[in-house]
Amino acid sequence: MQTENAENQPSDETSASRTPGANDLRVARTTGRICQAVITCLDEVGYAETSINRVQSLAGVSRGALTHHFPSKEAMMVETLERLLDPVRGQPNPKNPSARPFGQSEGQGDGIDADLPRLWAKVVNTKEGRALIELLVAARTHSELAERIRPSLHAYNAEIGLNIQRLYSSADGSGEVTTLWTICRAFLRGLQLQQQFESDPRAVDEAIATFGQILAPHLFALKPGTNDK
Amino acid sequence: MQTENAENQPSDETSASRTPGANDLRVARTTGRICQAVITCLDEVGYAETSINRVQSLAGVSRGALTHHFPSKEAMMVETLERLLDPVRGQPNPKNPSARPFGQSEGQGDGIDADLPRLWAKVVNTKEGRALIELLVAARTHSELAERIRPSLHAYNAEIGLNIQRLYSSADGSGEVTTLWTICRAFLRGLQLQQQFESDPRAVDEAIATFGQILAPHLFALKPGTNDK
DNA sequence: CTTGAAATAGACCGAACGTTCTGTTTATTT
DNA sequence: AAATAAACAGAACGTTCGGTCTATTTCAAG
Repeated sequence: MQTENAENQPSDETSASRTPGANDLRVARTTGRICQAVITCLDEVGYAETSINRVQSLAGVSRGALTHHFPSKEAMMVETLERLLDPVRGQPNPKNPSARPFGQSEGQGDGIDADLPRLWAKVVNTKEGRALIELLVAARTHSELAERIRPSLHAYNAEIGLNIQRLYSSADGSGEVTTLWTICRAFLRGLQLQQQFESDPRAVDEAIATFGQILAPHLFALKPGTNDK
Repeated sequence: MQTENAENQPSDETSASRTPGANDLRVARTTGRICQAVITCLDEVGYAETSINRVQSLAGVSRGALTHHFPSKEAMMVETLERLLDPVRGQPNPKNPSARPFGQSEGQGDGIDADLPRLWAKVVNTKEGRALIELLVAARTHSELAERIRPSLHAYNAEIGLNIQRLYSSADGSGEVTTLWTICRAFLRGLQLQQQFESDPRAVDEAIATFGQILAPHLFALKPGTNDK
C-alpha cells in the first residue's frame, strides 16, 4: 500500500492469484479505519492536534499497524486526502464506499441557486468538507505536503470542471464556466471559514441564497433532468 | 498589559503621571516585536508551528519577557489578532502603526469591481491577511480561543459593515448590503485558501475580475470621492 | 541614593510529539 | 508441512512543546 506506483493498476495484485479477498480485506479494513479516524480528527480537533497517538487510539489500531501502512504522518494525510477526493473522480471507490463530495448525486444541475444550498449542506459543511479545508490550510505552509497533494487536487479540479461544463452553460459562451465554478468553490470554502463568527446565525443561509440569485443569470442549466451517466 | 480591562482607558496609565514614554516604550517595543513575529510565523509556518520558542527567537526577546507579557500562548494569539483587526476600527492604532486592513485608505468606493482587486492585494493576500485566516481556522477547533476572539471579530464585522453601507447602496434597497459584503469576504478568503492549487496561475485574477463584474450591478457606489472623515 | 515593582533573562519541568526499532502473529506460497 | 513475507503489536528513541520558576536588570518613585 505504501508503494504508490504498484497501486495504480489494481489488476497487478490480483492478476494471477485471482484472490481479491483474504488478507486484502484486513488491510482494507485497517487503512480504512485509520483514514476515517484521520477525517474525524481533522474535523474535530484540527490538523495540528491530529496526532498519530490520537488517530491510532480512535481507529482502534496499534502503533505498528499504523506505521506499517503509513511510514510517516505526511503519507497518512496524503492517503486521507485522496480518499476525500476519490468519490468524485473516475471509479467511484477503489477503497472506501462512503462520502461522495460532488459527483453525479449532488449538483444535478437544476439551477445553481438550487444546487448551491445542496453543495453547502452535503459537501462543504460536512465532516469531510471541513477535513479537506484543514488539509488545504495545512498544506499552505507545509511545502512537502502541498507537493504531494497537488496532483490529486489538480485532477479533482479538472474532473469537476468537466462535470460542471456538462451541467451548465455560461451566459457569455466562453470558457467562463470554469471561472464561475472557481468562484463558487472559493465562496463556499470561505463561508465555512467564517461561519462561526457571523453575528447573525441566519447570515450563512442568507449569503448562500443571495449568492445563488446573483449567479443564476450567468449560469444556464443544461438538461435539468439529465441522467446520461 | 495582560490585564485587558485596564487597557480600555489609555488615560489610566498616563492621566496623572503624564509620562507617555520611558519604560512604556520598552514594553511597547517588546510586545510589538512579539506580535509582529507571531504574524510572520503564522504566515510562513502556520498556527501549529508557531511555537513560543520560534516566536521568541524571531522576535529577539527572552522567554521571560514573552511569558511576562503573555501568560499563555493563547493570550499571545488573542493580542495578535486584535492588532490585526485594530487598524480598521475606532482609533487607528493604540499600539502598532502598521497594517491597515480596510479602513479609509482601502476600498474607497469607486465601484466594487475596482475595489475587489485592491482588497485582495492589500488586505487578504498579505502577510496579515494570511495570518488572520490561520487564526480563524485554528479557532474553529480551539473553543477557548474562539470565545476570546469572537467579540473582536464581531466588532470588526460590525464596524466594516458600517463603512460599507456608507460607500455602497444595494440595488434592492434593503439591508442586503451587509449580506453582499459577507459574500465578498467569504469569496476572498476562500480564494486565499485554494489559490496555490489552481492549475492556471491566471485563474485567481480572472476569478476576482469576473466576480467583480457580476457583483457590480448589485452594489451602487455612493459619492466616489467622499472624504467625510 | 535607596527602595520596590516591573521588565527581562534563561534554566528547568513533565508531557507529548513523530519516528525507529525489535518481536509476534497471520496469510500466502512452495 | 515448511518457508517466506507481509501485517500487526508495542516499547523506546531523541526532540520539542507550553508552562513554571528563580535570578538579574531596569525604571520610577521616595
